[in-house]
Amino acid sequence: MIRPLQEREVVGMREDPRPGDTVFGESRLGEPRLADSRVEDPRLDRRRLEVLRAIVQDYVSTQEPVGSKALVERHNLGVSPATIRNDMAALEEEGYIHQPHTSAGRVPTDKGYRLFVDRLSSVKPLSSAERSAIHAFLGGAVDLDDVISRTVRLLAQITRQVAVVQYPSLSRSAVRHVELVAITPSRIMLVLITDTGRVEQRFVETIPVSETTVADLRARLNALIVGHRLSEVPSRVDDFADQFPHEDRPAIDSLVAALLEVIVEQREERVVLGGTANLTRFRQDFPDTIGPVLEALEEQMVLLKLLGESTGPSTLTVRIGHETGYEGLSATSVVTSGYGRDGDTVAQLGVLGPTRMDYPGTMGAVSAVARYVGRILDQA
Amino acid sequence: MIRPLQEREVVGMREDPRPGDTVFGESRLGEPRLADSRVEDPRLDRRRLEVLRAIVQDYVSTQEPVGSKALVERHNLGVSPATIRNDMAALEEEGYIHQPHTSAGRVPTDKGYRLFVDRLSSVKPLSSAERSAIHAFLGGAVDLDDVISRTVRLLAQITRQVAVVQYPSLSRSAVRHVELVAITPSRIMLVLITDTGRVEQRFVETIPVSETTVADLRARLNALIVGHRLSEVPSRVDDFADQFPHEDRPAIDSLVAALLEVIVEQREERVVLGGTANLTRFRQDFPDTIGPVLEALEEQMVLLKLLGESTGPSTLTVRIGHETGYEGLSATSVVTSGYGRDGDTVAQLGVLGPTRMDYPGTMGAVSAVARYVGRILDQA
DNA sequence: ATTGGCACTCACTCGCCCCGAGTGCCAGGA
DNA sequence: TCCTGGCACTCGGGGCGAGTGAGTGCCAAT
Repeated sequence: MIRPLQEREVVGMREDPRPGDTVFGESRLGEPRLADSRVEDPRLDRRRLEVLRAIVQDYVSTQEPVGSKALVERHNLGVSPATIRNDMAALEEEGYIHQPHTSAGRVPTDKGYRLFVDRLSSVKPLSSAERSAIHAFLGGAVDLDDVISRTVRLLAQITRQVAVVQYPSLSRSAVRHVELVAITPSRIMLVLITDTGRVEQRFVETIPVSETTVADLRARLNALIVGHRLSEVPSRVDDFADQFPHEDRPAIDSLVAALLEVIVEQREERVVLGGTANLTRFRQDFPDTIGPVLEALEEQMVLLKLLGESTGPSTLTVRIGHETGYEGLSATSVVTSGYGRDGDTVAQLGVLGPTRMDYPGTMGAVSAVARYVGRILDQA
Repeated sequence: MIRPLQEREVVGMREDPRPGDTVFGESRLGEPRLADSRVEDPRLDRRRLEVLRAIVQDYVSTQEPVGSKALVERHNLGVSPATIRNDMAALEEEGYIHQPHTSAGRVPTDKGYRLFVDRLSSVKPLSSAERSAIHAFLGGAVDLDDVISRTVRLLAQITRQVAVVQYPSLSRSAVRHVELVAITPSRIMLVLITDTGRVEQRFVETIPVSETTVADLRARLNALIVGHRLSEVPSRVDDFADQFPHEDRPAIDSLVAALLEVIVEQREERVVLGGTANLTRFRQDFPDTIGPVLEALEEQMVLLKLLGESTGPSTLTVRIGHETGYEGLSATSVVTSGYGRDGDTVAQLGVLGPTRMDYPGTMGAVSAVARYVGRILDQA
């Protein structure tokens, strides 16, 4: 997913432009000039990419459109501003950068950021001080709720952006224990404990059942499903009631129904937010977008979509601007990573910020935090 | 707390200005002119208050400083603008209103809002449509978490402001049931269920104990504390271990310790937020304050302080601007109410918005929601 | 006590000009 | 073929000044 810039890759890419590849793609159709030039001098492409990288870096740090003169001053590119201007014109024609208005500097487009992330940057590792701070802070957590709430605060603080952490998904966890407690003869409390530390509980009203029946049920139910994935539970308990005498059936049916309900509960996909105050640091840049962004953040569904499909643990995903798929988030990017125990992804966490963010740093932080959270879960 | 404007009250207040009373107070010290004039014609005060009320109402709806001419046009005060100007000058001298700059209209001060809330307005009851919507929405909740999350969304939607709801306090709840479950001989799960519907759980590592001991413990523990306030639990379990044979003491001690820990757990004071996106509706007015406000909202401690000490259920509390006690919230007001079951306050809920808010409407909404939530808890 | 009249204040808007950063193009040189 | 210096052009933004109008405070009259 993340490849540092390497000469070999650039060359290879040039020689083998696969259709559909967004990187330096599309030139097949419309820009013969550039296509030709690339064949003739590899250095030209190199420099052009270097210019794009410089533009992204400068824009991210200054937050102002960057011009050709400033660029040669800040980076030793070894050519004159005029040359850079030519490169910029080409980059603009290909859609990687954009001019807010004539006589202004250039700003990267979503496509430009995409290229930057894919090819022109690498994940920046955290300093050892930061790593040990993460370790110390997360290590103090006492239970799952605490791990999650600490994580979200930590991410928000490190990246100074909005942090989003998803609770370990029930469906991807396994059953550690099921407990049945008869509060009264006709009121049973069902407690489900997963190997990711989640504890879900629910009351069940039934016809009265005896203590011994409850004990029997508890033993058989545990024997049946402990150690199995929650996703397998429905099929395993399918004919569970058949083992019991007829008069207990209604009670068992409602118990099983409650169990299944807990498992598919929509609340299973809980998401925790933190650092929304960081949004205001950007209001100078896009003052009109903070409203839509806050609205999107209040929608659990949107957040879940942003966190996206689970990928492998510690696989970083970056969604830039329109790639998020939401109108209101066209000026924001989302960096996410799966996290989990035993190399198994149980949920996602990530960070949301302006498209003009420090991608290498943010990616480094998200990836490091995801790794540590996974480690913490392993210990539990 | 909330008194509608009544002639009798105004007259009584005039005749008996208690020291320390903020309403129309302070004039004892510095404004003999006004003090005298009040004695001479009660109608004067009446109109002056009417002017203040009109200013607050107009300012809340237009969000712009209101001038004397506009005031006589929109309200039939029966006098000329010049007269109103005199009243305004007096009100300003007493600190109830304020002029952003010369040749601008007047804006209420915090003190002005305070007087408005205390004497010039009454809680506006919700429409029956709104009431039935609340009923339907809250009635669909399945458990405590759901009640809380629905409540916060509901409040945010009705008032179009930021909603804050506190979980029922553990210390003010009573024990409904304690369950001990031996997951393994040396690992016991402790589950505490309160009459407010909260379920707290915790694992305890002990020396191995037998099933029968656990059952015995469970029975005695329940007998000892069920029905009692959590705040009484510590003293009640103080010498609990004495009843048991010596070899079980270590296990019982760790169990009791875990129980106490659950009760005093700082997490007991959980607060849920909603509707932060509504903050952006005011950014035209105080664009610089939204940052500090978001920061304050992220601080659990600040929120808890804002929700404040418990008062009786359905007793409304209004904190205006600086009264919140936080620098960053000097332009916001907080309207809160206790809620609970059986007329017993178990927690607070409320709304946070700009000082220039619709107090009667907001107070009506908060009070209605608090009442309904209490009713829902009663049913559980 | 209230009112109409009057002079005064001052934020805000608009048009104007100027400045300078930044561009695109072109012709000459390596 | 690519790079470079030069040059004309564009245009956003800041600064300035006049005009406008809402709103005020004061005063003399009722």
